[in-house]
Amino acid sequence: MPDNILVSVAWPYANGPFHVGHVAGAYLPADIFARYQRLRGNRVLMVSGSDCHGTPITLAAEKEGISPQEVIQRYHPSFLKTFQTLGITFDLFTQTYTANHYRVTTDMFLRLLEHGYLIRQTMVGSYSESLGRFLPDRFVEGTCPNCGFPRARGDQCDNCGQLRDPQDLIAPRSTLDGAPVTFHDTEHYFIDLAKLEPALRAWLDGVDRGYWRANTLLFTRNWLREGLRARAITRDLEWGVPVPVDDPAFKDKRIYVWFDAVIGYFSASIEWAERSGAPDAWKEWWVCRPDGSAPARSYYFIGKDNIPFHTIIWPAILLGYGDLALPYDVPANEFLNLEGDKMSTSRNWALWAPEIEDRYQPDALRYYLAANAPETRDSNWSWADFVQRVNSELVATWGNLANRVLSITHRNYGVVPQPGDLADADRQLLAATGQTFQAVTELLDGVKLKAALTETLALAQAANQYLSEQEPWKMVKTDRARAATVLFVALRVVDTLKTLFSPFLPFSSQRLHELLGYQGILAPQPRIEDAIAFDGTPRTVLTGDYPVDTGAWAVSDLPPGQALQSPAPLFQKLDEALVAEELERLRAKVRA
RNA sequence: GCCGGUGUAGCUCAGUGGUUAGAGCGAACGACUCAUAAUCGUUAGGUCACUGGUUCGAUCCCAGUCACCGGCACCA
Repeated sequence: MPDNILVSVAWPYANGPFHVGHVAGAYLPADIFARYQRLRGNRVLMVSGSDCHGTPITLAAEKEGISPQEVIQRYHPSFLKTFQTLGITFDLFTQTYTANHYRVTTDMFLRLLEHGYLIRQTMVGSYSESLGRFLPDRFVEGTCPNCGFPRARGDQCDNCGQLRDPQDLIAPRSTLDGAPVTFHDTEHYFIDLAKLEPALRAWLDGVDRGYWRANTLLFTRNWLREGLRARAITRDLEWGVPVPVDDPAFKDKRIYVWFDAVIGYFSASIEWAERSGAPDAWKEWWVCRPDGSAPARSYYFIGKDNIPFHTIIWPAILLGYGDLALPYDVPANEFLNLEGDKMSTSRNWALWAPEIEDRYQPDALRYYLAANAPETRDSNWSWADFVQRVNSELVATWGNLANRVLSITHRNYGVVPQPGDLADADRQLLAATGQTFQAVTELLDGVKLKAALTETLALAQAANQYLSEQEPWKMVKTDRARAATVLFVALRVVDTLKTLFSPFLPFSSQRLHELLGYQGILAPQPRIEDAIAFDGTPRTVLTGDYPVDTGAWAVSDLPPGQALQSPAPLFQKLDEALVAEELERLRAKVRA
């Protein structure tokens, strides 16, 4: 009986391209997990989309003198390109600027209102006289009343560290244009988190969450320990989902971005179902059974900056709505640094995906990002390390193993050779293969992707060892039957390794699948399709058919006699000179 | 300032209250030559940030110090 698995991935702001940290922290881990689950025969729904609302989008639009829609149209396609190039297999990567999302968000809002979880409160907003609109506190600065620091931010003084409200600042002004800021009362809807807190605690404490990552759990508990307060979910903005109440006071307000963005997981699932011609199919991942149990396990792949939104606020929204499945796991990742320093968009210290995705093999990028993923703590992208690991691990240990075994076998036999009786060494390697397969399966189930990759590579090393000891290239001349047995064993291990590597390295695994004489798809790839945006204009989405082959995740049973294709290397070795070139490229961007 | 995290071999990272703390890469030496000069073996290399405490025993638990990082709620 296959399980239903929901793979939810953080919604990126459509105000700039991806950098490698986004890929390593969310999209690649999610794809590896989704590919593995599909191979196991489970029914996977993997969704995300571009976050089209929020201040960053509005600001980017104003800065360039274009509309928010044009900002989205600039970056959304770049996300799709990156996913297609790197082979990220979304069932649907859509956007929040769609009629469906507006409808679902409206429905969520009204249902929470009806259930009594939304309340109206008046707050003081920072208002820019020059722009004629309200500003987020972080766009307000002024002189600190405590230490006299002239550039204290609205929420905290960077000089003396004191926390405060923007109203306390002397001569408050907008960081956008330096114009004066005044303060006005403004009424908003708040989600009553205090009212939802008991249900939230019951959910969190109801089962042993020991399988959650320690950091996620700790973070969530600390947030909860402080107690929850109502949180505003509307804003004085003109860009976003309208507040669905019949009240002129809310005509110029919108639902705030963090509320509608998390709803995207749900709305995208509904959009996927409609697109695939089975409009109710989303229910199999979302609607709880009559006994209250979840119909699917849902995993949320996000960065650590997003933890409270996925372990507290989104669950609270779901609880307030009722009858929908809460997160099963939130495998949050830490951050990826670049050459030892934190990536920074403003300093242009970042490795942008569009700048490298076409210059390296996708599996080389996937390998390094997976092997070096920030699973338990911040990790680091270094070009020297990238070249070294790709060359020694991916090319030399794994690629060369596959190539050497295929080369000897193809030249001497042409097909998978018929084995004779197995020797101890043969049985030992095959036993180790079974053990590794089991271990990797358990690690992937627990979303321990790095450890799974390490285990897999260790099996490739064991296979290289076996070949060194058995020396089949000598035996083909002296004992052809024994050489056939050794190569048969080696091929089965390579075939198993192909399966174990395929969630991580889909392109080369598919190729190897064919070299080994199989037909069909082991590692499917996504495609781009047309769709319609909220305003009726054309847009694109990423989707795909990822047919489930229930026998695919298994130790090899490669049959003797299967014809092998003429082998060729799977991976390109990298020239060490490119380390200096890439470093120079990075430095040039910072100077510019 | 408050809360929290991290600090382990040259590099990137695992890990544990208990005999000699691990892996990969890098380094040195050797073997092999089927394979993209790839592979295999051997060796070298660490007061597990620092100080103190608990304990028969601490890299691991506790306290403090230093360094770096994150959160602190209209920032997602």
